[in-house]
Amino acid sequence: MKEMINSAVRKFSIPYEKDLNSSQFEAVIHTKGPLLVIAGAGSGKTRTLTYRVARLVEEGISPGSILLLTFTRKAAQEMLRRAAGLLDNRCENISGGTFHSFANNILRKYSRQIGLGSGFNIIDRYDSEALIGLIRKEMLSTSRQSSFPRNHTLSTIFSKALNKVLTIEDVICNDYPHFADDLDTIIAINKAYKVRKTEHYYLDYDDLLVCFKALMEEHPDLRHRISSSYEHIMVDEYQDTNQMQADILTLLASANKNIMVVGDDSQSIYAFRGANFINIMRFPELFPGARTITLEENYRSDQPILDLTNIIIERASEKYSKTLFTRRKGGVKPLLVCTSGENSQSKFIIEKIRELNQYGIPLNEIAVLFRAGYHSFDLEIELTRSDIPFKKVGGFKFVESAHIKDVLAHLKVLVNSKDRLSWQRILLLVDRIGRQTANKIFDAISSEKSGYTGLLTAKIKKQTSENLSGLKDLFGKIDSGVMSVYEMGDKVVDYYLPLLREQFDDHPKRAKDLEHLLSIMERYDSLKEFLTDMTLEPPNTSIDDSLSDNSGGDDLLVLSTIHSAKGLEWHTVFIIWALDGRFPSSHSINNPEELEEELRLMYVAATRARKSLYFTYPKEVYDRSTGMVLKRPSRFLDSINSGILGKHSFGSFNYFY
DNA sequence: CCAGTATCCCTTTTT
DNA sequence: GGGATACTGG
Repeated sequence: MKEMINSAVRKFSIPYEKDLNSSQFEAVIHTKGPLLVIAGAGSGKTRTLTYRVARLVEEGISPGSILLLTFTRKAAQEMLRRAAGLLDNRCENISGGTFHSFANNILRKYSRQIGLGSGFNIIDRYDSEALIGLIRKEMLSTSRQSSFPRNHTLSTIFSKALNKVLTIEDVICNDYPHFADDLDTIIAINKAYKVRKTEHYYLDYDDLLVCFKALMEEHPDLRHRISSSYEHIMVDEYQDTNQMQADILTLLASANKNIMVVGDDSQSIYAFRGANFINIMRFPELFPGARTITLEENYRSDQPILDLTNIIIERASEKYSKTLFTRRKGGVKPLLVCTSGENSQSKFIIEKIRELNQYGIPLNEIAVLFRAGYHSFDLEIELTRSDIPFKKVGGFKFVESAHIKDVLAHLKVLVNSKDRLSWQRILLLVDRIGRQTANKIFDAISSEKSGYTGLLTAKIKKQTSENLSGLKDLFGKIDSGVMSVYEMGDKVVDYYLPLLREQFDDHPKRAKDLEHLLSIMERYDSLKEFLTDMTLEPPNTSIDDSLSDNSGGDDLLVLSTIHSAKGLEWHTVFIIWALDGRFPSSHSINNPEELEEELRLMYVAATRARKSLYFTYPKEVYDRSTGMVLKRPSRFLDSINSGILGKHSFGSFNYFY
């Protein structure tokens, strides 16, 4: 009661109205009922969210009852850090994370009520594919194996069906009509996959969402308890949520209806994993009475950059149209540069970076963006040669490399001694053990109540058994004491290093990665938590920046996939491989929807730049997969007149050697 | 039954 | 240019 009177007359400590423009301010003070914010690129979306968090806390809302769902944990942390700086550290206590990590937390909390028993283990895409592979092999005759969709494809189909809340039949008809004949078998494999997961207490990424939704749908009491414990819900990057996530949000907001979603339909770039920007269009239907606010003033880029990006996105047939503008005047025209080859593309970047450096632009204010991880290989070599330090974000991940997965497998069985996929991986590393023997040993292990005694009792050849002695020693050592997460990791790495040297030519580099892994482990008290994080929130750089900051400072050039660059900005941005067939990728050019996603991706990339923007493409490249010679610049840029987009060339164009 | 060799496939983006 | 699968020899 006292609280209510207070809030009516409270003077806020933050000058919201002064710090924000009128649309942002409106979004911040609209704290009752559903709210949709359409936030153009660089329109101060993060600022708005940050101020809104502070505002809610100032209004007296308990931080724990504010839920902030973001795309990455890093984004959530950053926002809370900024809000704390704005107000005070109460803001640090706000609940938040990704949909998946939030689902994980809730499911752990209520695992017993929903029949998940003592717990579950999260499997990543690779484990999931491996499990599907086992089933696929069992169910298909050898002759049928080759014509049947691969593990990876099956996994994609299953995942799409779940995330879009469709049947497998729907997905096959829409996206994979050429597999229509195999439909029955595919469905059977999917069934078996589900059974297998349940048997092993495995949850894959999708299951986290599915189970979370089921929990709330099937247990009204829990739904009520959960949804009423979050008075306010905020969702960032709403354009990249899928149907499943939208359903979950509806359930989560069922008690209070104080839900704010922020997004930009023009920046929807995750349709390939089921995201549907229609969610953003439907929000007002889903939440009647929703207020819609559009943020159109851009605070990031100079006008010449916006002139170009507005033209790029104009071609999209999206529905919420908006035109970004800035009050800033001046600036330089973006440039499209044709280079004589891939290597001269890299050379051009390096020359420009040196130039920018001389003008006083630090390396960390420059980014090179690309469509796919491998597009930067040549550049990485040249940068190393030129002594330009960089960090790469996106593309192949640290935890996805074979040696890291090997070590993690040894740790996973410590938490779940019946983890079949991990055992398979561990055992196959041992000399003279193949699939059959591995299965035999696993059967022995899984028939034991607990622990690894199966390693000793399995009936296998004497020689093979001797090869296992190192592994037995390892688990003997680890099992015996009360060890820290780090110590366990250390023992595993000790055991693994000889195998690493045998297996990989580049073992010194990989050994360094293992060191790095150990240093991450140092931060954890619980092995289970460590493993969950490695699956749900893995470090996505090859060199963890939060740790290696001490060495050489953090003035590093950024190389990043466009997907990983979302939400970030730099003084100067280079977009390489702006070559038709690479960007847009030749995979997408026959599908209007996919092509449009590529267009949005180009838009996202270009809107990262504040002051200068370069697109580069090699003049002529032979594309193996299509057998075509790629020589046109990206169709998204091709026809733009040179008053908006300047044209240059770089390198020597010798046609005769 | 394992391990080494041949062959075919595909080749984006990520929780 | 690599990874997964299929085949063959030991």
